[in-house]
Amino acid sequence: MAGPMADGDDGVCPVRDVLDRLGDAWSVLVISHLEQGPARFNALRRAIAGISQRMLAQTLRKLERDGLASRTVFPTTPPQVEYALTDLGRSFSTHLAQLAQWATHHQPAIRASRRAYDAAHLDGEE
Amino acid sequence: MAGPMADGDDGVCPVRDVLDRLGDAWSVLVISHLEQGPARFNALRRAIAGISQRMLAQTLRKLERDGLASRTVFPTTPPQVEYALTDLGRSFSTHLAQLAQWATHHQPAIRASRRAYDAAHLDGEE
DNA sequence: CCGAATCCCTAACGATACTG
DNA sequence: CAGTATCGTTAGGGATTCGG
Repeated sequence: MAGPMADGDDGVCPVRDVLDRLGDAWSVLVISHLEQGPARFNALRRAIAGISQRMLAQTLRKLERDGLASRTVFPTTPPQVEYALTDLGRSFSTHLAQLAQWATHHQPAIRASRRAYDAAHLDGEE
Repeated sequence: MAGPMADGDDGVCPVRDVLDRLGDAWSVLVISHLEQGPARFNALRRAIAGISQRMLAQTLRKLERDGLASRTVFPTTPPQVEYALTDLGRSFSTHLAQLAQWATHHQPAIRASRRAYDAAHLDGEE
């Protein structure tokens, strides 16, 4: 088990569910791309450099299950599957944008703190 | 490699650094507890049920390195070490609280979506 | 084209024991 | 009291292959 309140994947703690999506890099990237409009599976695959089909499928399923993204199948040949953000997903991405702004704004402070910390901890190393 | 922009732990992507702290359950819990005031190592250990000393030490080091928490050593016997949130840490916890509120507010929708999804996907199982 | 199933390997975590 | 070091286990993710 990964944490103190983990229980399968369902939320014993509702906050953790949301935070886990933020902590998942692929989920964030998929949401970011869907923010620009609906997209098909392989379009997302090409757009998100480095993602494996396994992770993309898995991520999309999680987003769909949580109601953040929708999955629409067009019964054509070959089959087309289109993914899009739901209203909930767009609400979520709003907060994601706020966090991105905060992160960008405070990045200098964080990087400075890391340099200071790393510099102060060269006692026993190398 | 864990993601498309992973490069050790230092931020190639500043957003990911912040998101990773949110995704880390222990970091969130430690910050939540420090929000109520400074605390010593073993006090945090007792307060956060289920955390191991290894994870607590590791989490505190990451928070300190990123400038979210401060570490103050009192040269007494036995030694006292007090941890507290910095201004940056308090700013961070503000956003954490907002996310918690969002999560709580939308929890019913998420849980409903999950039930619907799970119900629709009993095709081949059990 | 969309996705699931398998294999394998790494990194994360808990438990334990030890140091200042 | 406040940590670090080592060990064993396990879950997550990439590569590949097969099905609808």
